[in-house]
Amino acid sequence: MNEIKKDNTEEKILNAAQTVFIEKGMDGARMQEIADEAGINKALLHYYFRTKEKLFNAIFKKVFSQIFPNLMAMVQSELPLEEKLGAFLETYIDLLQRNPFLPTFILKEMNRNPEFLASIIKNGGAKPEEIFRMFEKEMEAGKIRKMDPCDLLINILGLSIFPIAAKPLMTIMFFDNDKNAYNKFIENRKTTVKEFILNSILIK
Amino acid sequence: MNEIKKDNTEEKILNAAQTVFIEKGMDGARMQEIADEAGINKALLHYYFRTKEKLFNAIFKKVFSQIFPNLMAMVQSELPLEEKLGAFLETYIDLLQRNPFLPTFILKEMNRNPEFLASIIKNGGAKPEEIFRMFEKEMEAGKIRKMDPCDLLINILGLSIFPIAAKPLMTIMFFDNDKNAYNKFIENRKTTVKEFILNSILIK
DNA sequence: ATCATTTTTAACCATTTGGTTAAATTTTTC
DNA sequence: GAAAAATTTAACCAAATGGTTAAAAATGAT
Repeated sequence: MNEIKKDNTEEKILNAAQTVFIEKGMDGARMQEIADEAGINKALLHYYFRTKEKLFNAIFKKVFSQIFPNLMAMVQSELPLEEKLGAFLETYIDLLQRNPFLPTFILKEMNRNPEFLASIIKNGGAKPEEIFRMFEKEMEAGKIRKMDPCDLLINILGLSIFPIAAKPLMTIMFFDNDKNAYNKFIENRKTTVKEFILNSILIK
Repeated sequence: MNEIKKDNTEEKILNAAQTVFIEKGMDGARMQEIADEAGINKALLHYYFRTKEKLFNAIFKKVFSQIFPNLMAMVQSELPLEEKLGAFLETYIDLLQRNPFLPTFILKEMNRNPEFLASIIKNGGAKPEEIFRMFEKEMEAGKIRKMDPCDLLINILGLSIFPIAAKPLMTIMFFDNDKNAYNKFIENRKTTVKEFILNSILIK
């Protein structure tokens, strides 16, 4: 058996499926389009992944497992809070900017099938309690204001994710369809969001 | 001609279509489901709105025109900034909580057809410059920190919208599937988000 | 060279779905 | 009550789409 070739084709399929599914969603994606994107034909696509649903589930799982670990590694580092936040925003906003369809994809599909989402999360190593405890330590140390750590986490995520998800609206409304201006805006947010958050929570 | 009945049926269709489209999106929605939801049959549905696309466009336009004016009215009031922000968050988060599928719907569909979105915005009376000028006045008056007013607006929207869009994920990850706990969390955000923002921007 | 595996080709099937049609029925209007 | 409009019924159509199949061709391993 040719494992190199097999892996190669499977990988090509997974990459193509990821591209198409993330952009079009489960309902909007077409198996033919995925096959085209992978440079193969539909028969071979079904030969590797029997059904659209199986393929989609594989992608959904893959995407999630790519995102969470990096996020957790950052939290567990021993950097001071300011730098931890800066590093997180830097890499996370960067990731989103390179994958602008990712937020909407996840938001849409988590609504379509919350049970499947739940099963992935339980199995994936996402530990929100760890993040909460980290925040709480900083509060007890008098470094940041006391607040619901869940609020704080959601605020950080919302400030990072929303402007990427709203890209088309923003580009039209605020930047007169100038994509460069939009990209520069997002680029700047790596620092302005950090300042915005720290101004709010830091105790001086 | 029976205008009362006509209006009534048309309204029933529009409401049904809004419900189904917002929950399932353009791709996921089925004309039969919309007809069922409206309590009529498919033939009559096509009799009022010839195609799915026409119906969808009507809904998309309707939804947008329902959201923006309220938002603008709040901005133009003469309240001091703190109260203006409080009132906005109160009514806006409330609106979103009652329509939890709205954020994902808009985010998804703005990606599917940005041109149509653009045409709606141009015709609808959304004037972001007015909001920006309001922020800039407060900055010049030394009331709030100097920052990009576009950043500030996006921050406010992101903090309001994201936790609603991420409802299924949050309910599972942070509240162990307890929907009441999630709702209480959102309810609280009407004040915690206000504090979070004011702490960041207000000059004391 | 041979055998197994992978890939292509291309036709095909069943289902779903948006949309139509035409006749019958009900409701409104006058 | 008659004409007009609204609504239902039910069958139908065409296109798109997920999925299958079987045979041929290409590729790789030994």
